[in-house]
Amino acid sequence: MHMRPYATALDRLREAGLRPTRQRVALARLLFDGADRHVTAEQLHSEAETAGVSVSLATVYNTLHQFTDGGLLREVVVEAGRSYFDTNTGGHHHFFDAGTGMLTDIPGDDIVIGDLPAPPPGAEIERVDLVIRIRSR
Amino acid sequence: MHMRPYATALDRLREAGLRPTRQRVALARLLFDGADRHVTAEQLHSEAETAGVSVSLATVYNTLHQFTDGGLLREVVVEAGRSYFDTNTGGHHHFFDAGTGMLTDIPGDDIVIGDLPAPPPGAEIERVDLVIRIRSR
DNA sequence: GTGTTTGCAAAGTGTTTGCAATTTA
DNA sequence: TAAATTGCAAACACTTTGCAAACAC
Repeated sequence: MHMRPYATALDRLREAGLRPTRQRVALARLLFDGADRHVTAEQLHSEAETAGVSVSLATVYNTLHQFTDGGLLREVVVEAGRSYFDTNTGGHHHFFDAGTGMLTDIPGDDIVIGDLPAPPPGAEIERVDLVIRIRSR
Repeated sequence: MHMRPYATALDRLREAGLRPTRQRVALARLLFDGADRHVTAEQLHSEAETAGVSVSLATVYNTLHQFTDGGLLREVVVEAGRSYFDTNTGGHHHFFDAGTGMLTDIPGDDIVIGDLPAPPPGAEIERVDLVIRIRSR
């Protein structure tokens, strides 16, 4: 079954109100064609290079943030000094293996979280991140 | 009621198997005398300066990691590019306000988390971090 | 004394920024 | 052609490291 990757990538960019430049389209394809994934800027940059797409690292960073601001990606912080970007923007959780740096999705309804405590006065809850830190032997 | 801060700081160092040097004792007092707290290396460094204790930033970093390795502190990752250290090493959760950088404890039993999914084969669960991201208006 | 710890300055890592050149609509 | 985007290189924030001097036992 064909996924119509070209249309998908373009649709995503339109969704976020971003001009479909060569670089953005290429990165969007790498990110959104296929299963959900987690990438760091460095990873995506070298993937692009490997795929024969010339993009500067600065543009990869800019693009990842634009995609995040546009709701196409979600930034996941699990390690100080490194940002992961997740193509799954729905409510879900993560396994994180600090040894391998590998991040794995856990569907939102696989973990039941009870009532949340009220946030401090004047604050509203933006989102809840649950990370299960694992170690492989 | 007196807290015997001197003994406490020294006890903690012994607990972690660390020599009670001037710097370590001073930092331990700043960290452990009083209520639980969250600090960054920079924060603790400037607190030490203010308290008239001369410690280099490198030593603050080293000490925070030694304390963490010794089980006296717990490292909390909520923001890429910055590490927080928590004097509360028991099971609990956090509110995090990205606007102010403020981290607040939530007692462990204030949130009920249902059964955890099994970790990937060959991996074991090390700990579970739940962060409620809030935004103040 | 002997091994540990400290502090400095330098190096490192991941990320952001300023700005001229290029591209898009 | 007017506005948005890119890429480079420099700047950044935070953290770690190498090593000689100072310290603890």
